[in-house]
Amino acid sequence: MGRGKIEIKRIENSSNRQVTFAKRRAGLVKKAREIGVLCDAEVGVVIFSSAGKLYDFWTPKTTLPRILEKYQTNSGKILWDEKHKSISAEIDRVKKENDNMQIELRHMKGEDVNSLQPKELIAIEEALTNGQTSLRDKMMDHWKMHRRNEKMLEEEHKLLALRMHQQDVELSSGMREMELGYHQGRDFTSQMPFTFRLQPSHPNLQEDK
Amino acid sequence: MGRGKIEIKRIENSSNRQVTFAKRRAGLVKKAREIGVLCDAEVGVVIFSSAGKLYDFWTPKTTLPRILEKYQTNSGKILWDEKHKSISAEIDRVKKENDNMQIELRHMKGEDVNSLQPKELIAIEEALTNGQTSLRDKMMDHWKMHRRNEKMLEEEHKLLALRMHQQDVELSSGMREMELGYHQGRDFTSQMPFTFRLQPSHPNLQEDK
DNA sequence: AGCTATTCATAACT
DNA sequence: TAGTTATGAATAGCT
Repeated sequence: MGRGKIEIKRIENSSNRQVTFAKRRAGLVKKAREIGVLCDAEVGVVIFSSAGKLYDFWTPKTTLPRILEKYQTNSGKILWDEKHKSISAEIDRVKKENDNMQIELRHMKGEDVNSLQPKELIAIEEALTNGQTSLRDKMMDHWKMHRRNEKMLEEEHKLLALRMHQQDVELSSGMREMELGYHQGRDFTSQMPFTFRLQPSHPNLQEDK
Repeated sequence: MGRGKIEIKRIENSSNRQVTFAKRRAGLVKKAREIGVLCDAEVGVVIFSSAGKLYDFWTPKTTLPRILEKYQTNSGKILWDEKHKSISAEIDRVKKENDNMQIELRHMKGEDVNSLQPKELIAIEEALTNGQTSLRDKMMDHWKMHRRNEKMLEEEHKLLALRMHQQDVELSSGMREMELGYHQGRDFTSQMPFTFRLQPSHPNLQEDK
């Protein structure tokens, strides 16, 4: 049906092929639509061009999932069931793992232990003891570090207090010199660094606010 | 394209409709095959008759799952993904649960505790202690029951021994009467219940074999 | 992208 | 239900 008969084999001329694809694709979809209307059928057409582009047609009211559903029940074909199977298997595996851990966890918390045999009880008890040992070690580490930090802070504080005292002494002697008339009229204290005025600056050393 | 032009609307005459369906279906599939060959395309046609019967065509080498795969990646359409979304969500949820339990379990076994804060350490330690308490209670139950069973067995054994002794005494006196000529020639011991022959019958009381 | 000569698909008929 | 054919539709090659 054209200016000449053609053999049904791959069109080698690429642009010819592309034109023919577009024309015949339109024709195919039109035919699909027509048989759907005329014969009250559900029709789906899926076409991938050689370039991989997708074109499809579905009779109205026909969603692809619906077609697939029908397809699956009508044909014995496997379809995506395979995938479904593997994912189901995985969920089962994970759930089982989950259950086992839950049981172990409950046992370690001393729950549901009525059904356990003495041997099992002993094993769990041992695990608990081991865990406790590790934890207590770790807690001891924390404690030691805390003590060390505390000590260091204390030392630092002492050192600071000492320094302040020394500064105090030096300043006092300086002041005394001032009072003896070395300078006249200027308020020296306002030029002092704030820290040296011997006000408690550490938050913990302030009573309130 | 026939003896007369037709309107594209449902053919009311049922047998006409069926004939047209068969003819056009064949035509559609032929066209699909042709475009597949001519244009090097992948084509799929799915047709359900109004009676629900399935007819389909796929270009060679094209399996439905493969088409679906392509369909899914090419079109943004949801497809069976909807169904899988829920199951995927579940698997994620379960896996997460799994991870959490695994962490908790490891912590209770004293593993991976370096990153824990003292507060957390204390909580876990407490859980371990609680578990231990429950377990030791349970072990104590077992122990008590075991002791009780042992005691009962012992009592039973004593009672049995006593009875045997009594039987022994009675039999001895009976035998003595026999020896005095009361009966003649029959081996009385072979008629005795086996237990009364004062052989150790309890497995634990036998030295070997 | 449009045109048209030609082939093809098929509606009505047998 | 299957085959025939007149006719409209689809489209190959051309512009």
